[in-house]
Amino acid sequence: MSTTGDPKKSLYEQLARLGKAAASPARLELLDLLCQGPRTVEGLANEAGLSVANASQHLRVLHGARLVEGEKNGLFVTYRLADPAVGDFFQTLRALGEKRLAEVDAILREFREAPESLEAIEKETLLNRVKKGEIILIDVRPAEEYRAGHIPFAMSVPLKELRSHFPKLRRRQPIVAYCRGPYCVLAVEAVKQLRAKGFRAARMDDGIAEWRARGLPVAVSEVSK
Amino acid sequence: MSTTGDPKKSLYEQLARLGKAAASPARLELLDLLCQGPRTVEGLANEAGLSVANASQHLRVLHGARLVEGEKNGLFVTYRLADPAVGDFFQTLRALGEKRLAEVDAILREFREAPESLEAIEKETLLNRVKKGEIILIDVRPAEEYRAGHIPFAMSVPLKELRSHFPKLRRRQPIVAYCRGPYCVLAVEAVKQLRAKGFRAARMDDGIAEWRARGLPVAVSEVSK
DNA sequence: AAACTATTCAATAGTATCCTTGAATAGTTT
DNA sequence: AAACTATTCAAGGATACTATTGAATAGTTT
Repeated sequence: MSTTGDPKKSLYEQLARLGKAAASPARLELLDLLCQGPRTVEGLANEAGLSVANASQHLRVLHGARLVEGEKNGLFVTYRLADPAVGDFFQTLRALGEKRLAEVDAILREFREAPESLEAIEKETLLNRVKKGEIILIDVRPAEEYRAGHIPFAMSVPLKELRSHFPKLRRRQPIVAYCRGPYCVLAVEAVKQLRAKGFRAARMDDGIAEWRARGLPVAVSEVSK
Repeated sequence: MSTTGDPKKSLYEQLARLGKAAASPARLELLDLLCQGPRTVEGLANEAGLSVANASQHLRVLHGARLVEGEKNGLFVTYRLADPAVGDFFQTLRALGEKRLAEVDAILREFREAPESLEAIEKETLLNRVKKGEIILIDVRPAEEYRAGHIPFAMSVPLKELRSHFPKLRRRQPIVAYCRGPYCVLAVEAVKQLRAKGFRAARMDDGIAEWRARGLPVAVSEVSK
């Protein structure tokens, strides 16, 4: 048995279980997606570009490391992070990557210096201005993710439905879009489309995970099923 | 080339480099040791119970993930953490393990409920009482680690030299011992020995890394070489 | 320069991980 | 109950990782 050996050794063995869970790009992508909110296996597989069987297998590994939990609802199994601390861990991993791996920095620049140059928004004042109605804050992720958690006062405008909202928007009113976080292209694309139509749009590169990590409030709209 | 592919994919690939580095018990132990301060390859190999070649190989992997850096001084190569953020990452990993893995919790209990039951010391008041001289705070790690960073007002009493300090100590004066952190046995052993001799000894389970993580001051005694 | 030392390199065998494929399970709908 | 669906399980070959061994490198001492 492993617990009968040197306790010090077996401790590192246990911690290595977490490291191993984080040792695969596919699993990290799944974790990132799950940081946005619960999802079914098929949903995760599609978004991460994995076969369903493969995604299921990776999820089982993550479950083995106690990082995610699955709950069977009828025909579907919905996975979610087992603990908010898992999100913190992922954030720390990402922060470390940004700080230490030049490659990550290069990839991020590729994102951020995308087509239109994207202004950074001051998060401190953002929420107040949104409250006052000076700024419209839109959440361009799929509605499902919006429901699982979003920034207060943000309205849900999934990227796919963005065009249908154009008539409602005033051209002079500043719009700020956000999505899953710094690596997500949804808000980049939304800003591009809005600007193309003459709107004053900017992107906030933080997602829900970053927002929560700052200790800022997160709203949830639970729908009775 | 990996950078020519989907940037999103390659991002997770890069982050997985960090996960892979943390996927081996041996490397985690090396990281833990390096959180205490710089060390040579041989020193690390001895303390972790690895062959020198094996330790060197693992260090090369850690270096490949930009987590540690080595500097050649004459015949020796001294490794250190590449960035304090690496320490944060390790702390987060450990915290996650404590929170999510029942096995880690069990191992920790095995440590803490060791021979003598060890009182928890209130860290808030500890430093003040040490300043006033009410408590003697001893650092029972090797002198080398003490020099690399220690709690202010602590005196260096490596476990091996503990016996030689007995005559200097008063039997009534409370002694608090600390070492590398919650998983390290040095302070446990020190307290055992002190109590066996009739001293009033307790263990603080925080080490330098935890201390620093709380934002508390750390002293360094740099010796000209 | 020769002997010695700390570290790294290179090759190897054993083991674990990864993704794919096809079948099995559990639950739903018809 | 039969057909269907989402998920998991099981087996396989390809690949990667780990620890060991012995040799090579770089620097020191004699």
